Amino acid sequence: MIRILIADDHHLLLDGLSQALGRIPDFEVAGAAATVEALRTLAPDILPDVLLVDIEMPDGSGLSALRDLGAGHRAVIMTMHADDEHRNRARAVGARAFLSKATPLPDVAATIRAVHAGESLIDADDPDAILDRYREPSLGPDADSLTAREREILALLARGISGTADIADELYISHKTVKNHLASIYEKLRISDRTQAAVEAIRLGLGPS
Amino acid sequence: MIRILIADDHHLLLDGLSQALGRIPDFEVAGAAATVEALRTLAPDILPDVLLVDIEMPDGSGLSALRDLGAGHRAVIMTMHADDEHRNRARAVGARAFLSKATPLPDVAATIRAVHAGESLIDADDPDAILDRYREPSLGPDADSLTAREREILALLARGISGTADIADELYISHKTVKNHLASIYEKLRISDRTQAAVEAIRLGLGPS
DNA sequence: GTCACCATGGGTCGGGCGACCTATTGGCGT
DNA sequence: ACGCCAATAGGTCGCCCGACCCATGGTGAC
Repeated sequence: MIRILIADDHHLLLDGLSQALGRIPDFEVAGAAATVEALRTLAPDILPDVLLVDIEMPDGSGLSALRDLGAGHRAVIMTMHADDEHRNRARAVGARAFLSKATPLPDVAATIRAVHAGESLIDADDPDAILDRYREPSLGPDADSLTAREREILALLARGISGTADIADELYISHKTVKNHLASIYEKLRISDRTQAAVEAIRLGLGPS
Repeated sequence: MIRILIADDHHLLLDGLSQALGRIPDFEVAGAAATVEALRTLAPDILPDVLLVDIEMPDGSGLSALRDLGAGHRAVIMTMHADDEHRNRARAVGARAFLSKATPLPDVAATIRAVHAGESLIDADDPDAILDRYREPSLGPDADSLTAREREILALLARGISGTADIADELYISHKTVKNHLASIYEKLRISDRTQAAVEAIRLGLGPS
């Protein structure tokens, strides 16, 4: 679970990005700041794993706040003005990555994972090559031991196909087999019934859409 | 269900906002355009109920696209430069509302609902008064008949509290009462067990966070 | 004041569900 | 060739769940 603090004065982006990143199973948005002031206050308090900060904010620059926070942070800078001037200033305050606001969401997620893992993308020769290594759909840590069939059943639960017979019909297998798969799902996710399984399935991103 | 088309060249905002609005039960993001070109192509195709468009895009102005699309659309303009100059130009192409990108998400949602209902906020005397009328937490149409207690139980289900006894303990009531509430939930939402109820609860926005 | 509705609590009954166990088949790695 | 594991299927058992009844008190509408 990567704990993130987002700072951006545009609420539209701040709120949207918070929800979008929060939906990704291995991310947790630990805080959101709309001002540099809030960033300075929140960061030492919640100690996020990765900072995602905008440069331009009405009450100052996100970069100055980063400098003051010291070298202990792992920060991703995002800005509308993705030029070398800004990039150099970001590098100077110890930022690990530098993104334009035109970057697609999956790339941002991969960047955050890379920075969390200790990579520095801001002066990398081939940033895309690094990003590709962190691009996994990344279900939660609990989910990696699930088999394909088990995920399939979880996906059905997340769609509201809850009866054993309904699941069996959907997959063209015996209802006994469905119950076997469910039992191993319960064990792996440390839960005890299909309602909790449906909740977990949705949380893990196995739901529709 | 309000069908929305979003246009913004900043993918970070486009992706984040799409997911955030899509999570709101009465909204459906029918399309997302990162260019004016895409906006022109998509709008006549998917015929959204409300357009949410940025002014500044690299291949032109969102306003000119709106003008070309004719008067049949209901559009909300969002921009970083929320000055009178831009507001007047937005009004001139028939936009119904004009928002800064610093607007918080709930206000954006309320604005979209207002515009969908036929309101025009761009030259309203007291826009906040109008917004307040569209600010309902707005659960889905199925959910409006649910009582407070029923929603409380749905919220517990969405958190994975699935056993009748667990729910009863949480609410300090008899397990019989829990089953009665569940029965009326099943009837109102036209479902038949608590797993489907948990899925619906999450879809309706009753989940955690 | 009456009526509708909600929250509360209770009872019965049948079927579905979860826990536990065994077993066969097929693929994959070494 | 051997072992491991996923996927398949079957069985039993006890309990929980959902369907269908009923009753009471409180609250708000008209």
